Formats: sequence, C-alpha cells, structure tokens
Amino acid sequence: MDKYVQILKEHGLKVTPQRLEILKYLGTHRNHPTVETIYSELKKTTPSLSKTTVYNTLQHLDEHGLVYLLTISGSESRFDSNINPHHHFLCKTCGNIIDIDIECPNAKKVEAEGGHRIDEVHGYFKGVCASCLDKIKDGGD
Amino acid sequence: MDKYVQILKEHGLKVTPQRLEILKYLGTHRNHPTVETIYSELKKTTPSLSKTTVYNTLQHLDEHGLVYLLTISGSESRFDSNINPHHHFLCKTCGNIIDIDIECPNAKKVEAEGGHRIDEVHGYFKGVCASCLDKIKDGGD
DNA sequence: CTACTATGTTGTAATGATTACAATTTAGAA
DNA sequence: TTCTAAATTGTAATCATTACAACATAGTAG
Repeated sequence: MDKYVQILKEHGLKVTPQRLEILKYLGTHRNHPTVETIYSELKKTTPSLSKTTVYNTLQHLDEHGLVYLLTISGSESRFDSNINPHHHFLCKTCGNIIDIDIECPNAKKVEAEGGHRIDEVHGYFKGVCASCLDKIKDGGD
Repeated sequence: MDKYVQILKEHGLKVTPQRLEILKYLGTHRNHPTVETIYSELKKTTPSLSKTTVYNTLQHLDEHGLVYLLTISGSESRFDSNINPHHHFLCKTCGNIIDIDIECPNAKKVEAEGGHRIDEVHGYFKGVCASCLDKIKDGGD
C-alpha cells in the first residue's frame, strides 16, 4: 500500500486524491511552503483543486499531528512535514526558513513550575543566514 | 523630562502625541495587546487617532527595538513592551499570552555552528494554562 | 456490485488584518 | 518665525483566511 495512503488510514482520515497530493507534496518539499505555494504547484497537475481544500486538508493534517504549522513569518502560515521537535531560522534577507535541529530544553521545566500543559513548542530565530552573510561580505557595500 | 519623551529622543524618533500615547499604553499594559486593542483603547481619549498611525508607529518602535512583535497567535500581530529576553505561553483555552521568564540557551550555539547572524529569538509554547486546567478539573465534564 | 450517507470538494462571497497612497498637518531645525 | 522633511489621517486596495451552499465521492452496509 502507498505510504501516504497508510498514513491517512492510520489516523482515521478518509483517503482522497487531494489529501494524498498535499501530503505527498509536503513529504517531498521540506522548505516550509505556504498555502499559496502548495496550491499553485498542485494546481498544475490537478487543475480542479480548490484552495479551500488545501486549507481544509492542512487543518486536518495539523489536528492529527501530521504537519506542523509555523507562524514565524507573521503574514502567512507555513507548513512543515518534519514532525520531530526542532527549531527554525528565518532569514530576513532571502526569506528562507532553515531547520535547526535542536530541541527546547526548558519545556519540561515550564510545565512543572508553571503548572501549564504544553502541547506545542516553537523555537524561532530571525536574522541573516550564513549564505546571505557570505554574499554581503563578498559583494561589499 | 517625561520618561517616554526621553525614550523616543534617545532613539532619534520625532516626539509626537500619538507616539507618546502608544508607547505609554504599551508600557502600562503588559498583556501583549493587538493593534486593534491599542487603537480602540487610545481612540477613547484621542478621537483623531488613525489606525494607520498605530501601525506605522508600532513598526517604527519595532525597528528601533523598543517593542517586540509577537507572531504567536498567527492571525494577528501582538506587541510586547518587555524587551528583556523571555518566552511566551499561549493558552488555547482562554487566549491569554503569559510571559515565561527564561532565555533560550541555544542561540549562541546556533550562531556559532550555523554561521547565521541571529537578531531575534522567539520561544513560544502553546497549550492550556494552569488557570484553565484548574477550571476544567473543577467543572467536571 | 449497488445504494446510501456522512464526509470531502469546489467556487464564490465575506471577513479581517494589513498596506498603499495622497492630502493635510506638524516637529524640530535654520 | 519660516521652512521642510517627516508624521498623521482617512480611504481604498490588497492579501490571507474563513463561511457557506451546492455538488461529488469514499467507504460502508446490504
């Protein structure tokens, strides 16, 4: 059975062509795409696709923990299919979002000391990425 | 000289009544208000205030590091006048955003190892706050 | 294999936050 | 006091997201 079919079934989600396309797109594009990007890319091969379906599907996938909704950009939602705990770096020069493979060491303490129940941990860094720093250094000015 | 006048002057920002009002509001309301909240509250005492001015001013204050823009909610910007490094907890039940007084211990390492330049660090936790957990426990269901 | 029903999909319209812009006003320097 | 760059204002536009109603379909029961 197809990998993505299996994932949907395991989570009790109905298997539809649209959901499979979206799930597969996220699995093969790890650059934290926006709804618009996902929609316009998949529209090429699935012209009947509706943007509402993309929103609905992403919401379902998020509720079932199959994708991770990032609010790092502020102006638009981005989605990450990497479910393992990690942080993100947003480069203000090129706009790319880079995975930072570290986990927050404070979450447990915050739960214990504050008495809150933590469901999600988001670690965001913003600045200029190594690649853009190099270009600035080389190019001068 | 007024405290807020001084802050603006120190940062080379023109001192206007609108900026003073907004800065003062943020200084005395530490609950991470939205633009709408700031605008509608100040509108009561300053009827001529425009929402565009609130947006413009907050952008300037952010650029000068006088306020901290939070993207934790996803759907709207929130502003924090607490400039010291700290994390935030968003309660999905009551919507409140709570300050968590810890600093990210990984930022330096990320800069050193990744070669990026980090300008901002955002630590967001989402879940249910202690107060709401208590209510749920008491109320049953 | 067929029929049924809850659920998913689609397209359009509405909403809400934010930005663009041009006219008017004003802070701060000369 | 005069001047000019910058700030303020109000309106209109834009962009992401949501609401909703009509239609289509996945998966189940017979």
